[in-house]
Amino acid sequence: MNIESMLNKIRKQLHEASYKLTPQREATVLVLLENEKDHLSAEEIYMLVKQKSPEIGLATVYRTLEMLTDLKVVDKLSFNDGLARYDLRKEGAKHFHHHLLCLECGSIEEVEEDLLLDVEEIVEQRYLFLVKDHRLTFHGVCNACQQKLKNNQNAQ
Amino acid sequence: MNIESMLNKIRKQLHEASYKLTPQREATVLVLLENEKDHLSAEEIYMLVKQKSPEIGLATVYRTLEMLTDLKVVDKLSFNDGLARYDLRKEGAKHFHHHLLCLECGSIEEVEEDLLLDVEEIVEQRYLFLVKDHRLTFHGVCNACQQKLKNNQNAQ
DNA sequence: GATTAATTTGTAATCATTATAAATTAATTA
DNA sequence: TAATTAATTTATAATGATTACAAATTAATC
Repeated sequence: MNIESMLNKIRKQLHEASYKLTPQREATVLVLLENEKDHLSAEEIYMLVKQKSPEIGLATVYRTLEMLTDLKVVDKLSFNDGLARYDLRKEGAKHFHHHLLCLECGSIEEVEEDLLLDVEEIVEQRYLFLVKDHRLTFHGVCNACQQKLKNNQNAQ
Repeated sequence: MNIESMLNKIRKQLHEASYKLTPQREATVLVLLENEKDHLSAEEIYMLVKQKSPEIGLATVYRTLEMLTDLKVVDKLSFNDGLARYDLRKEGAKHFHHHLLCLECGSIEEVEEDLLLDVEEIVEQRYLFLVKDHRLTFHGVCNACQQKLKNNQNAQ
């Protein structure tokens, strides 16, 4: 799906939720759609939008991200580093993607496939909890860092 | 396992990591062990410790929690509400427990059993990522809120 | 095009957390 | 047991992310 049609779809969502379609909001959404990187902070997104629309304010970016979170266009993530990050929810995805957080280098890799369908069923049945969504992050060592660590061991 | 023996075990861990065993640290650990509630914030823990040891400072509680996180005595959690929460890691548990976060009432229930052993294996094999730990939170509607919602519907 | 309520801007305020400097103290050693 | 020393604590200031505010602007509607 191309960017223009995704933008149109989000425009429609805004309209249906009776949000106004302002240039600032469009610019922010466009940055999110065009940027291939995920889990950017509000500040980082602000910087990117500012390149195209220098007059935009940081508070507007925060408000827009909050609105997009409500609309489930983006997912707001909190790791343990004290600032929120935002991921564009993938086309048609019911859930967030999962994350692989490397404890060595801090990199964050994404897992697109939903690995939790069975687990959700267990939770619903065993805990009588109606699951709407989930967040799953694995903490560990990414492949690159595993190699590095191995090389360091050999070098000693 | 009783509180005294758990406290002793933690004392030993502190000693082995060459942390000093101060009354403030003991008091904080004791509050965590005695309190049946989990996912308390630093501020809440501070209030509880202050009842027993009124002279303790907030910064000390923060530092102690950081130390206990490093020692994996507690797990630091970040939901999307802008303040960290701390869970005592259960005796012998390799992993965190999972959380069920109710979108209606905000309650947080715990799931002790590890539901992700298979999933971890998939991640290790398919993504060549060495899994050390994980964090899993389900977002949805708890049983109590499901009942309430149902009653409200009937009432209308 | 006029109206109106929503939105934006820049900035101040807030809140959680961390840093600092001086005073205290746990652990070690004589 | 007392002296030593580096770690720790305290109160408070500083920081950084996020939110609130008031005045100015503007998108959507009629």
